Amino acid sequence: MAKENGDTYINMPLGKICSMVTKPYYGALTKKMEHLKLEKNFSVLILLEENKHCTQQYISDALQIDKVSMVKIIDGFAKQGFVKRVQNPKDRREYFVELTPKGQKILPAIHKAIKELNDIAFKDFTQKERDAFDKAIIKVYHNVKHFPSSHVIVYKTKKKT
Amino acid sequence: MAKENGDTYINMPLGKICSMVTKPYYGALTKKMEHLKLEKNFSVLILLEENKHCTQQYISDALQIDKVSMVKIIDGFAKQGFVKRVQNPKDRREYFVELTPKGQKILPAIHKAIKELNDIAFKDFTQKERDAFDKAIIKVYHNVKHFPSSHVIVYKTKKKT
DNA sequence: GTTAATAGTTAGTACTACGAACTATTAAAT
DNA sequence: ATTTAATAGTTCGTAGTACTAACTATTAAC
Repeated sequence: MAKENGDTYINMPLGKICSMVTKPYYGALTKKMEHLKLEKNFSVLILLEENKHCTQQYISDALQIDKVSMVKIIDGFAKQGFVKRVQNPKDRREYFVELTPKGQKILPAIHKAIKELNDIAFKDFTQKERDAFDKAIIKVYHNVKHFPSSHVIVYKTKKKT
Repeated sequence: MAKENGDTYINMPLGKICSMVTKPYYGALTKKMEHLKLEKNFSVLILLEENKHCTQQYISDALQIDKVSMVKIIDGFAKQGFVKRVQNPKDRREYFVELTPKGQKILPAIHKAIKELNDIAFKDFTQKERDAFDKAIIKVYHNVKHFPSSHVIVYKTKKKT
């Protein structure tokens, strides 16, 4: 139990924690990136930067966005010229989503915006506190990542009737 | 810098932290509450439990949900019989949103579901670690809460043309 | 007493989540 | 080897939410 600004609290539920921090952060990040004229899902671009040969399925799994939505997200980035789809010759069902030169060019600006906000968000943290925080988050993540979700992406094949 | 499951990372950005934890948690929470046949915004009910005489505007501000969306959210709960609107006689523009007996009755089940998930999410935390985590979150919250957001709820009055 | 601001509302647009079903392709079963 | 099942990506349709603009009723400000 601790006190903060007159509010007494007994260990906050995770949902409250998430909503407290997520909304202002994403709002600010979106605003900060307005001038880049990016779709909201810039995390896709970051994933593409980190991993070569991402299929849409892989991106969907990694970012926990269902693959139906992912089609339109990739369409949007492709339309803007940030990514292109390249069919995998070894498995022609798959399309690798790759950054175009224009896509690669915009990434530093994305990282800059993220860094600036993070520097503010954690401005009064010592490195030790920051590391402890990350460690705690990782622990929580491992505890929750296998939760049975109502948003599990299940693909079922059905025959024509 | 720390290591986890072979992944090396240097202090995660807040956005990654949020999305890592938020999605599985909310997915599980929604599933856990399926049988209650609740709308997704059960946080509204919790807020109503904690605060008497909540106006819709107050709820919108507190939960960072715009007031236009709030109309439908309250409509939904009212339709289900969990809340009712009561006009403030001292300012007839305002409507207090109040829990009905049915609404009050369902809250223990909501708290139970939240507690069960939180117990799992923080299962390997000592009380000291848990308190430190909350403290860190509060600090981050204070750092980000006044971010200029692209989602600021601005109400503009305009004259008829 | 007119003007401005506020609480709540409706209409309309845009984005996302999701289920179902479809095509093309590859893997598995027998 | 041929049938069957599974997978990657897609389209369609539905639902929820975010947001802008504009509106009514009411109250506050000048």
